[in-house]
Amino acid sequence: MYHVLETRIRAALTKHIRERYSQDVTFVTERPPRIEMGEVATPVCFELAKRLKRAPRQIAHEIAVDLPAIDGVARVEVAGAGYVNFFFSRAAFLAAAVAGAAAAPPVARPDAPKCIVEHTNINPNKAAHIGHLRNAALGDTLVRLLRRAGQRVEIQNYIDNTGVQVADVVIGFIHIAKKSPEEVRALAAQPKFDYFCWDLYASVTHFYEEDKTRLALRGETLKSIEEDRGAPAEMAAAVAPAVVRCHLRTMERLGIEYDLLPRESEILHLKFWDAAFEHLKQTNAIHLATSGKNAGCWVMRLNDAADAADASGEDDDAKIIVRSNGTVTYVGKDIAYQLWKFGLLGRDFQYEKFHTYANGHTLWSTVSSGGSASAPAFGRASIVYNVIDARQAYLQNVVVAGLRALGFNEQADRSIHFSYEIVALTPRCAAELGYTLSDEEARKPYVEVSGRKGLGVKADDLLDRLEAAARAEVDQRHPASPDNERTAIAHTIAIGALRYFLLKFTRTAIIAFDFKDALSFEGETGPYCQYAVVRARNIFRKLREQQPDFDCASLEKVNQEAAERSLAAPDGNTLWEMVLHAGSLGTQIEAAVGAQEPAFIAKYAFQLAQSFNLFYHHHRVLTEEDEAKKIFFLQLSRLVELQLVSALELLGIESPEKM
RNA sequence: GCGCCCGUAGCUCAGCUGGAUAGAGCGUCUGGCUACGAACCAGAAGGCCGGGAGUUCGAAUCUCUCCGGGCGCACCA
Repeated sequence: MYHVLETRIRAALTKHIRERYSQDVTFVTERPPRIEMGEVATPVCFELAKRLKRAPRQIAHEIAVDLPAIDGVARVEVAGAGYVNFFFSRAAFLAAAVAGAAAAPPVARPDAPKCIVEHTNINPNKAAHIGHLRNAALGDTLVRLLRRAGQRVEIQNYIDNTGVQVADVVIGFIHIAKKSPEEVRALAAQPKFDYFCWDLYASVTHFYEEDKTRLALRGETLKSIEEDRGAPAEMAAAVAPAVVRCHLRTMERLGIEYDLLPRESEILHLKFWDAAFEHLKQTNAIHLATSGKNAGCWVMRLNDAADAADASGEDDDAKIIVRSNGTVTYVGKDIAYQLWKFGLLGRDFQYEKFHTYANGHTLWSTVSSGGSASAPAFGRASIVYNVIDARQAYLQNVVVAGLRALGFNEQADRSIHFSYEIVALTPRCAAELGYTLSDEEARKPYVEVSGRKGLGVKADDLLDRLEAAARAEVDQRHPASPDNERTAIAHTIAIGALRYFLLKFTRTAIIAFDFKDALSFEGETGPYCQYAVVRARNIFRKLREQQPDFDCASLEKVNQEAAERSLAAPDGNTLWEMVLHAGSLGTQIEAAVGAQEPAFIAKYAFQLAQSFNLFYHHHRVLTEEDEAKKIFFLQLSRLVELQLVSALELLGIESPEKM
């Protein structure tokens, strides 16, 4: 609602300034620092003052007087040295906000342009850890935001089932655990197989450290996995899908689902790279280096080619795409894959069903042959978001440069690296996990999570601890509730705490993980927000006990006179701030999508919850004797409840009925 | 060496398309429960917004520079 009025004001002001002063100015509108100063303000007169060589306050005064009436705006005032402040019609705003909250959110048309969001992307050789959780929570929230903004979204979780990480754990099975393919298959059927692999993977690191010559095993193993032959390939085929299923279960606990698992093995078998290689050669996007350190490699220039072209083999800024032995690098494959996402490769996967979620939603996987005829049309997106941590920025830039070199500038512009900083451990947390820090590590502010070293907080362990902690709280508060109900509430709270914790930081902040903060249910946390919803819902539950025929739909019509009276300044300012905030979710979503920053929504939810808690503390709704006022309070409670539930939903956080 | 990110209260972080008196949570201290449940609320203490210069009517926000920290720049993925 807020952005509707803001837009209206900007349009009216632009028109007025053009007609009255013959000036075309671009200006900002902002929230004044205090509510008594109105809801929208603009410093545009400072700019006009310069151009017209007149005092800003004088111009502001003229505008305040002469500006034609704007629907929804009660009055316009001059403030400070020349600000123009707009005051909303409070009751009208409330009425619009209540109507807006009750309306269903927009749904994307089936023919709308499609976005692909790729996230999670965990190597299928070990259990998921907190770093992966940040990726998945951000990716999933981005999906929810885009969908709310009316976009059609396809969710992909890329599976590198043929890479060195899988090869390493296969080496662990053969040379450390001494298992046969049959034994590995049996183990893979066990529920905590990802945990088994976690430990095994860490011991493979020691295995290499003990004897560096053992690294030779990696090349052979990798080759047989890629070519799909022998015991290593058989084991990889058992390990990778089993670990993927573990990851899917973990993510399902968090309410995260996917549409497609594109797999590295199909990219290899269907020779995606060969198709991309032809494109790249034909367009001269890459060339064969004949001399210098890169002799024999196909390389791509990253800088503007002008000065590099004259060089006699000195391609310092070139990125190797094909090695001198003829094999393609990771970036090369990634260029091919990115082309496929946009439908530019000229090749496609086949697909088969991989999993069906509890809600009936199907997750598909790529296959190289014998795919299902009923598979949806994957890929061919108009925008691609790759949720990948900030350390891979350079490689993501190379991929985009590859698209550009091929002449796909539009697609390059629509290739978005949704970048975020890593989750690290505080030294205290690492110690708590039984890890002994080196002197160098002890001096640092945090320690990087490392699957290779087996250092990290496993996602399921953290979830278990959160659920146990939440369960203890629920047991204390609701000892009479049935066991399964308490478990369900504890789960909802645990997920709320975890997702909020991962999303409240902006993407550029490194999260220094600490159990104390992550396990907190107080202050700026998910449960705090959930609790505000529960409080609002308790009011309505109690009310229904008194009036069984009460229906929330009856609150959708606002009595504007009564509302205006209650919201009138100065007494109503605090209430009005809550209403204003509740009616600003649309603005927040716009900002969050524009900046690609889910943390904005987390902040919004917390502030709205805070504002409601304050209201709740100051006003007894059900015992209010003035009937009109009571209805007004109920309307406020309902409005906040709906908006808060809606905001939390964007964060993937459910709002329980009680807690 | 080049590139990117970060430096704001004791701690963890918001605020950065320039704007009015710099915010929140945690922690510390002091208060508030007969329940629309305190997973809450109120109050107090705590800041040369890393340093310096510049642009501007106006800078935490933009530019430059220096300092401090992190990451990236492989014929690894």
